[in-house]
Amino acid sequence: MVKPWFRLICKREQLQLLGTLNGGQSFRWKFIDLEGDKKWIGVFEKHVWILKQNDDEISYQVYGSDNDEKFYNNMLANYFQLNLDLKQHFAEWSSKDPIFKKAANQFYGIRILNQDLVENIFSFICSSNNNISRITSMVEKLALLFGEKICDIDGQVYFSFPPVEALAQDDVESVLKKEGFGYRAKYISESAKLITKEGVGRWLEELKTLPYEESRTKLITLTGIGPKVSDCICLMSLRHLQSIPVDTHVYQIARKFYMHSLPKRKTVTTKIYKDIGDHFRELYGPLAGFSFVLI
DNA sequence: GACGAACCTGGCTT
DNA sequence: AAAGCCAGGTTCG
Repeated sequence: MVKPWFRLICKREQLQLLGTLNGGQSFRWKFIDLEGDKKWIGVFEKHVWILKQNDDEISYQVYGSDNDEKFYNNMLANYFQLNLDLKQHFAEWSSKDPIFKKAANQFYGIRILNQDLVENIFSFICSSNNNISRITSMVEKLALLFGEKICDIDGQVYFSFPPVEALAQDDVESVLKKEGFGYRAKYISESAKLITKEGVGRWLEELKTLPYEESRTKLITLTGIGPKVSDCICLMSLRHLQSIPVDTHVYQIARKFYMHSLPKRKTVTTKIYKDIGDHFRELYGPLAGFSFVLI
């Protein structure tokens, strides 16, 4: 059955799909360019989305349920956090920071996505000390092995991200080991089991109500989640926009352009981690994490 | 409590 | 060709 095309009014300067979907925030989007017909295909919230963009709007198709344009527009606006006026904040941060200003002139419309909490917990467990292409294939495998089929488009089957309960089954670790997940197989299995033991709904709902520092600490109780992964989840799934995930890249930039006295280390220590986060929170304010996409 | 080393895997570099 | 290096860090000692 052919799905209708819907439209979401949205200026390109407020949202640029390339930078937002291809920046390593989500691992579930693919860019397709068939003879100039450019589109993005991805999965979120148990739906498959096909997105196209021009200067004034996003046109899209949705697979997975039947609903009206208004309903889906809300889902998209929520996913992209379109309530936040990016242009206004970019102007503010540019006035405070000439380095940001320079970057903002070159890049625009890059936003922090508001992603599914469970998907991000397990996707970012996969991300540590790993490369984007393998992370992507691991997330796809999790969906394929333990998720549910959403639909079939042009011979390609799409799966939703599995619920915690599915990842807490007894054979998950051995299955993932066999699938090449390495030591992260155990992290995924153990984390899913811990959440399940405490009650999936209860654990997740409590996490959503906690303030930033406390939700950060609660996430770190899971195996395979440390400071950086925890901040990714806080920023991208719990809307704690003051959270600054300090990866090696951010550390290099911070040391080179912002904090020249930062010691040179192979890995980021706890103190360095905190100092960098505090520096940018001081510089950009409570939405500092949102500026992080350009750092 | 603060470091540094070890860590699965696969792709890319010597 | 085989070894070495590295990638959105975390865990372990």
